[in-house]
Amino acid sequence: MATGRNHRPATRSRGIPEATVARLPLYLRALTALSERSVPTVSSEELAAAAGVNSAKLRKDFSYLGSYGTRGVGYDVEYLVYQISRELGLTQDWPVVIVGIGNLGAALANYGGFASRGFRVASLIDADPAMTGKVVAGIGVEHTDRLERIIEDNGVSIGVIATPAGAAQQVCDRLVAAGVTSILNFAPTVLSVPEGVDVRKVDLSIELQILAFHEQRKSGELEAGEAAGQDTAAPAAPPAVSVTRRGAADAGGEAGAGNDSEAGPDGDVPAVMPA
Amino acid sequence: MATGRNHRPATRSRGIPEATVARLPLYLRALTALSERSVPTVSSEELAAAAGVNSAKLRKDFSYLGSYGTRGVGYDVEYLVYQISRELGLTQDWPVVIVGIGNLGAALANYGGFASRGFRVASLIDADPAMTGKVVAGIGVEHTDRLERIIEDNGVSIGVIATPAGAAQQVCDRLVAAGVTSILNFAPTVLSVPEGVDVRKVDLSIELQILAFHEQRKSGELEAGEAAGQDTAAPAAPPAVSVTRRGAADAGGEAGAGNDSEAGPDGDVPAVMPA
DNA sequence: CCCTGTGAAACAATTCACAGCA
DNA sequence: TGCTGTGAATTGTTTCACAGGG
Repeated sequence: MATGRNHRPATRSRGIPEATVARLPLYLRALTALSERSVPTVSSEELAAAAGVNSAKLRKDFSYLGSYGTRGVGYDVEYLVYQISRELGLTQDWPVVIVGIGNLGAALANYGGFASRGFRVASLIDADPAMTGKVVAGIGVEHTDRLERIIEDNGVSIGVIATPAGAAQQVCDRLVAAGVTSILNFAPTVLSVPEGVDVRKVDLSIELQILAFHEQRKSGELEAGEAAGQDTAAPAAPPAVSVTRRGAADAGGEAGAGNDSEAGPDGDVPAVMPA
Repeated sequence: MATGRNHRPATRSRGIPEATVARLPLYLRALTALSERSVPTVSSEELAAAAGVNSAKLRKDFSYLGSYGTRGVGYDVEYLVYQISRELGLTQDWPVVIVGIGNLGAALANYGGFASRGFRVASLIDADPAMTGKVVAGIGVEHTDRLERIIEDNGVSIGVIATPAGAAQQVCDRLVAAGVTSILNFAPTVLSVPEGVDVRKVDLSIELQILAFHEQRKSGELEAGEAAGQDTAAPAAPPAVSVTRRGAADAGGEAGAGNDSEAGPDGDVPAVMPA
């Protein structure tokens, strides 16, 4: 999606798969908990269980970082915490700005996980003059007019967009122009950014829709099988909308790990059917 | 999630890849926007651009649903909206409960995307007696004591957890026991659920950490390292494989799961060395 | 022609299974 | 002996490229 093709051939042992990167924070959280309980070492099996993945995957993931374990023993908790933190770039301070201090923006500002681990909310920005000056999560909200100044003065490279969908692209453009190169977007819209800028999206409604998809299958297990062979035409699909909800029932289902998130509906739509 | 073995019978045409399912909401959003502008048909190229994916992927995705397009023309917007909605199970009503009405829970309750598209907030639940009776997003908050009753009375099968990490598993257990089979978890913790229950996680801090990882590389490339084309450190990981990074880049997205739990800033990790 | 639908190729992630070191 | 680290096999996803209908 966003980012195009940065990164040159370089790469050495630095070929960490994206899927692995996405799991490192998980391992880190589990390790942090162990660290707090002063557990000195942990096996791939134990750590995997705590992180909710299987051990083979965890070992493979760690193998991309290097050989940080000890055969026959396991991994040194403190050491791993440090290595993963470093790999994720959490040993340095990342000032972030949150734009759009509505319900969600305020929730984000108050979110403990944001403050911990290297991220520091440098500023809260909102376009509503009525918000300016209000204090949220101990930080005074500033007006959008000062966005560029704030980004530059604080050396912010990560921005969080929690505005309504309609304002997101515009805010995004300003953030990028001011120097932000990584954006976490909560607005239900697709942002277009220049090459070199990373965008990650989190969309609440998409996750629900994915759940609904699986949920629907669980209940609708009585469905008749389609005819064998590939049925080509399925033009006039009868709107079978009267599925009755029931509880229980199990149908193998296990959510995979997370997935892409994004988008979100705005208005509502009529389920019209064309001829 | 100890035992993973999930796998559906892989019915005839019902073998929609998970990656495709995760994109359907995206297409739906784009289509909805087109529908509102009364655009009658759209080509895979246009729709793909609007959804932020490439056209080949979109066509492949749609091919799993059936042949809903017209060669030489494109797709009928209204028809596709209907088909995707149906596939996602959005043509039926999904009552959901949100547990944990703090900042985030309130934000979710107010989130428009929730209400639209088949999801209806049946109830807001919080453990704090002080919250009981308060009205959030037009809905009165109810006490946790009534959780089971609410689930059953409303036939709720989807629950959203927005409680602190410490309460999440307990809430999850009660939801499941009461009949909920799909959970959207915002708490930074790994939930364990019985087979047949789907869990999707959204973790704000994980996304930031992934961004930090990429961000770190961007700056690192310009400054150090690149000069010699080599990277630093790399403990003892023998390269072995010289990954030749081609153009691509960007992270697809894959979200992880909960993360971060603690509050106390454990200060910066000390570089403890094992060995 | 234009644009969909789809086999086949390329690529990525996961899982298996076991060699080998502490 | 126990557990890591990793090739190899497997499974899943994306991209290519083109056949074929409108």
